[in-house]
Amino acid sequence: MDRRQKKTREAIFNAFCDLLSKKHYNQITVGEIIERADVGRATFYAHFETKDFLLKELCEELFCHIFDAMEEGGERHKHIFECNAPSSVFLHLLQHLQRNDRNILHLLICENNELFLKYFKDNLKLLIQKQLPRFSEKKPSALPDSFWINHISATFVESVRWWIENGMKESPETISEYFLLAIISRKE
Amino acid sequence: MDRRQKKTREAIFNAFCDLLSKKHYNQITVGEIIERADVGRATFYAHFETKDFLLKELCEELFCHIFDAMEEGGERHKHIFECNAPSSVFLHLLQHLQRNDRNILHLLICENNELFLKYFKDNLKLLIQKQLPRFSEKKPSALPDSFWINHISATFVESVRWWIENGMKESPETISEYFLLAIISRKE
DNA sequence: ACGTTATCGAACAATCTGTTCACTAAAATT
DNA sequence: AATTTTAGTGAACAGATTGTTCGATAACGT
Repeated sequence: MDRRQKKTREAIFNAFCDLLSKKHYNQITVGEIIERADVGRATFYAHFETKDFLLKELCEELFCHIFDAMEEGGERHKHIFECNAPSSVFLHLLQHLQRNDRNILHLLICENNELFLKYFKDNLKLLIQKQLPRFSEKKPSALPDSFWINHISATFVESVRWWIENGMKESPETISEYFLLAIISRKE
Repeated sequence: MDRRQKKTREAIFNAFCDLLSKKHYNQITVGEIIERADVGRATFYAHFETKDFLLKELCEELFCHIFDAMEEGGERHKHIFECNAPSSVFLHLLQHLQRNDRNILHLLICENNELFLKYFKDNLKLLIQKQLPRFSEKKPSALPDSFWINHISATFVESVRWWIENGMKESPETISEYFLLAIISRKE
């Protein structure tokens, strides 16, 4: 890819992220983005059909990056439901988030986190689906697969949302434990 | 409230709902709303500061209506975790939804259901918080209260979302059972 | 050095927003 | 029934936003 393209694409992404951390998506204009990115109007539209597409591509870059890195690691990860395994997939994800690659935290902490958490959840569902057998063991038999998958990924995303909204004071290990407790273990 | 005010307010809500069932919130203009509601431009802005406020007030009307009706019934409802009780609060909620008061299903089925489910979840959290002692019994002791409340309400909303997205073929009783299975019981 | 390609910048029509105002119709008050 | 108060109308308005166009310029890859 042309070096210029990469640069403007980055500039636009950065400007967009900055703005997203300050105001709501609906209130951000293309004019603001290009001004902050210091990029011509025509250039913006040469890269992104609309603001919605910009958001979509940003999310794809953010999450595909994490999830791809995850799959490379692939079978190195211990079984997801071995709660004491220090490197389950979910813990790994939480560590990724905390490490704050690409300033992803700005986006997860700001008012607009719903948008990102939605993309997050969708990617997570794909990941879980690929490893379905691993997850089926603990599934109450009356539940349909798709319900169970949705439940697991939604619970994880909600754990992350809770973590963020409470200031991310807990360690990834703690959140991972909370998540597993919510999904699996239960008082009698 | 003035009869005229009520009428235009209704007309605007109805027009807005119609549009929401057809196109995404972001793509709906005030012009379209007032045309369909057959209401003057100035009138719209006399009622709602912006389109965002219109959405907010619509959601409040929809969910406050359901949840208020719920609280009147109050102590008639059996304990939430008596899975076999035919009229737990959650089952009651599901029945409300299926009954389709005010055409709420249009809004829950369409592309924009995230918006409504968000309001739904927020109201649900308030409801659960009020009855916190009931819910604490089954909570794994390591989990913070706020995490547990968030988990329960999010799981319920996700159950509803799953129900809707799969065509609402199941009965409210079945969904209620799925929800309780996800929250409580577990294979060993 | 070459042809190709991205960006610029300015201008553009089209649309949308939110406000204003003088006028009319409906409600409430007396 | 007459009067005052309130809500709605319709049109017009400035200002902002969108998405497109085009010739000129500079950077790119080879």
